[in-house]
Amino acid sequence: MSPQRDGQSGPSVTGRVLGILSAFGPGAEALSLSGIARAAGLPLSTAHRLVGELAAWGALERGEDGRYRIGLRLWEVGALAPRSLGLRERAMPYLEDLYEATRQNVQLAVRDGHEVVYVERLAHPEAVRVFTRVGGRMPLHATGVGQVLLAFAHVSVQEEVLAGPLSALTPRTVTDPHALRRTLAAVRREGVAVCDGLVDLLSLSVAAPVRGEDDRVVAAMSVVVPSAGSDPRTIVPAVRATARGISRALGSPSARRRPSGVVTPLPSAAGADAPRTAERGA
Amino acid sequence: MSPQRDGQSGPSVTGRVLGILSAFGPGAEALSLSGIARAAGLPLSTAHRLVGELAAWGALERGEDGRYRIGLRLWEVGALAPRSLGLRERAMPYLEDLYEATRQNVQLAVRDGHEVVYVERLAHPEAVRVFTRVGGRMPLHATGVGQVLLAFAHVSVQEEVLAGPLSALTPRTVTDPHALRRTLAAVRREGVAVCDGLVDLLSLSVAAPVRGEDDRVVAAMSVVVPSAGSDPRTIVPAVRATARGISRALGSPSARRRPSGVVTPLPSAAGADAPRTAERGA
DNA sequence: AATCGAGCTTCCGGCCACCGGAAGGAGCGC
DNA sequence: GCGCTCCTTCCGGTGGCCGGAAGCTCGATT
Repeated sequence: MSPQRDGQSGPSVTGRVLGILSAFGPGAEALSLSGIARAAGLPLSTAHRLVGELAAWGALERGEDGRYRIGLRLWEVGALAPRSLGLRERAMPYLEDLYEATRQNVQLAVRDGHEVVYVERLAHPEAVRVFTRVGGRMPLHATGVGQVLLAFAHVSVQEEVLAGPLSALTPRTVTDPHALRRTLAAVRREGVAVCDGLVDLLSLSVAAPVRGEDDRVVAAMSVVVPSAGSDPRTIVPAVRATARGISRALGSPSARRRPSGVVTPLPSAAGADAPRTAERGA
Repeated sequence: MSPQRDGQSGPSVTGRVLGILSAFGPGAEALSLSGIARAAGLPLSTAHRLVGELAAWGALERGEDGRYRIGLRLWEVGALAPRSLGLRERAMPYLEDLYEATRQNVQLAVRDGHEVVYVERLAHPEAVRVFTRVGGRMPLHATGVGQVLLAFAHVSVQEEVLAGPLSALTPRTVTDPHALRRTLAAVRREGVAVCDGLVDLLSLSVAAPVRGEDDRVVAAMSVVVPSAGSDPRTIVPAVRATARGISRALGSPSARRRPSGVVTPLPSAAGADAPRTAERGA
């Protein structure tokens, strides 16, 4: 099924072109021609020709240092991905509010296979450092949003992940299948995942599911705060409310009616601009 | 409307693949196979083969309705574009603050050829409607950010734009080359562009340049507010400060010291019309 | 139910665009 | 100067691509 994440995408021209794009990645934003050829497993002259065409179109750009980077035109096309732009556009106002209230890290992510892909992230420069970045990937079982996405994913996906090896990022990462199964059940029951020290011992994340038109979970969002001195209980309601707000904006039937009375203004910013997070019925 | 979305990118396979990607665009986020073939000018069977390869890799995704959309994987690669992610990551906190303060539309854009491309946009649902969207394009002369980017672009770019036809989006769009030239000079002098009713008669935008490491203008940002009842003078300082903040975050030397008193000691207003743009030597 | 049409998928022989080795140039450090 | 890496251009052989045609799956129409 997986056609090798390598550059070895096949002998077809299309495969080679995609192999060239695959050569770029986090930590490899700029590559020399020979670097691309090496990474994609292509002869230099072949790479030269293909890269030239890509650059002429705008998929790649050549910097003053002679190295190639991903071009604006490709970014533009990529921005049309429904799971990025469509989702993002509608979720932003809500993420905004939560970010403003917490001044920490707020993230939005979707599932792709057995990994979670971060689609949006608002980070305060002085907030806890998190390792994720927009466009980045992480294993499902090891992050807050990942656990949420896994918990609400099709059973077959869950089984596949539970069967596979569960890597540990910290000593606290859940690596035992049975424990993970229980965790997932709890997430489904609570409608929220609270993860302390899974990715990084210093940070804690609270994640909740975001539902789409047909009420399926299409994304997950989370807030990451420092482990020390944070009480999850003050954050959970805010995350729940935000996730619900986004779900409603996306047309989720179950988020239609406002949760009668329980809207919970955010504890942290209780004062002046209490979040209109749960307002607005489109 | 569509200036020949091309498709005729050449007889090479790479060109055809890029032609397929070009078939997607604002207003065409989802296409059937035959729709793609039509838009890209390819025989159905050829399109079928290429699209199949793209989908297998994740550049395209096939929805339940059988139509194709841009895939998450392509978005991921696109997100590596330095003019998107690198810029965005550092600019966000500042844009955030401005958004929070104004509760209107805040935008970040870069120049590509003779157009402006919007890289980020924070929009309050109740703010003035703006026509732009993330990943969207507009002519340089007709928007606030565009005027800023044009004013600080290489002279040759300015001349090309001034020579070409200047389309009008509203009766107030500047279409006279001489008037535009004066406007650009003013923008350089003031370090900010105030545009009322250029794109849309109901909205007004205030834009300012963002500088990079070598002090060249690499982007522009703006706030869009309703024309009626807004006093630009209250907004200009905030926009200037935000743009300066972003410039500093990007390592701009001229934004190093905090604005101790006067704004910019830049010799930008040296020669009346002569931009001190050292843009791209090669 | 039969017919039609639009859209999708598969197949395969012919041909031409792609491949990539090789040669030549540009820049840099020793 | 010499060796090194990286980039660019050229060109003949051939293997991958092309695309017409046939078959398939829907859903609408008669």
